[in-house]
Amino acid sequence: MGRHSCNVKQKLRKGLWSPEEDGKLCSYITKVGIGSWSSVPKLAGLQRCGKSCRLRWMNYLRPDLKRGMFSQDEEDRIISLHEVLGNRWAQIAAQLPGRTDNEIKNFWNSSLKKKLMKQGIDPNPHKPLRENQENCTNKNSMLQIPHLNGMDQSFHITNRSFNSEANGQLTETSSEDQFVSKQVSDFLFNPNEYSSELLALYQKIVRPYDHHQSEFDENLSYGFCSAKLEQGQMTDQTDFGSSSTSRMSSSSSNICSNQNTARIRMKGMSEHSEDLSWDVENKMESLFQYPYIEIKNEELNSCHSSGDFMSNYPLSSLTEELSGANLDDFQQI
DNA sequence: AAACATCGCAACCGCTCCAAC
DNA sequence: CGTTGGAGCGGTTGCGATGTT
Repeated sequence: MGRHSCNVKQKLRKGLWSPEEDGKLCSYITKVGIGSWSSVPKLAGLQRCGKSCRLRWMNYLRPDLKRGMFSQDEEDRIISLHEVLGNRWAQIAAQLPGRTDNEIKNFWNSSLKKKLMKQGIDPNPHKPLRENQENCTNKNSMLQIPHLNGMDQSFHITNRSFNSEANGQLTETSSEDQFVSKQVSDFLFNPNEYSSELLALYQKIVRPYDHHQSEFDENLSYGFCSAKLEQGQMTDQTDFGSSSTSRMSSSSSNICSNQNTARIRMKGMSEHSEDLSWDVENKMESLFQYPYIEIKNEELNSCHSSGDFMSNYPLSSLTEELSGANLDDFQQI
């Protein structure tokens, strides 16, 4: 919908703008003002698409643009805004008069990111690198627990899958009937509305792990995952891990940077093992506006586990599965 | 001095959102 | 209510400038 590329139309110029073109665009906007960008090229006598004109004006020709190096103050503001907003460059630019989103994005990618890395700070979660690496590599075994909002919930622990029914009972399902035609990601986008459900799920599944933490391999962590599934096939999957220390521990730095892939690293996999990857929904980033996982985990630390899950599925068997898990276990999911 | 590598920035591409129809 | 098209956004690419070997 609404997808149209400038290059679809013929005889349109691309590439760098000439001074003549700049002059035409400038004088047109100055005279007429900003209206419909799609009609600008024709009215201004330019062989460009409206989109290109808009970009040129916004990023280069606008009279209120600030030029030159970023000041220390601007740099600090970008860093702190990025910590809160992530890669929402337009929103960041709105806080920095005279700077464009493109300019800030370029500055971030070419300079600030490296600067932070040099200071030992991971530019995406804005956390010390060492701490982040611990989350990413040491606590590297993840359970994946797709959450289904509806009568049934099902989740997956390595190569086993379970149903959590409305009455709270957990039953193991065969691998054949797992993940059938459900959309499960909506709760991610409305976390406040689903907090009680999520809490319940954690109490059933995650809390038992916390409770017996001392019996676990310290490197063991659990992950939490939601997936959108359609027609019996996973079409989209998103994960965000949580560790025993209640920090987000997604092994993926990508997820923090809002890129379209997330990666998991399994316990026992070497540093150089091939990573699994899958697409994540862009909308996931909205979730990270909330310190949701962290808060909920802290709450959970003071909760009592139900024990039902534990009696049905002894930890020993689960840890066995986890420690023996291999890449194939995840590829089945 | 030439070849190659790296960097930084401008521009493009593909997508989502949303209003108009 | 579905479709269309414009606006805007973020990720990516291409290319000139600069640095290195």
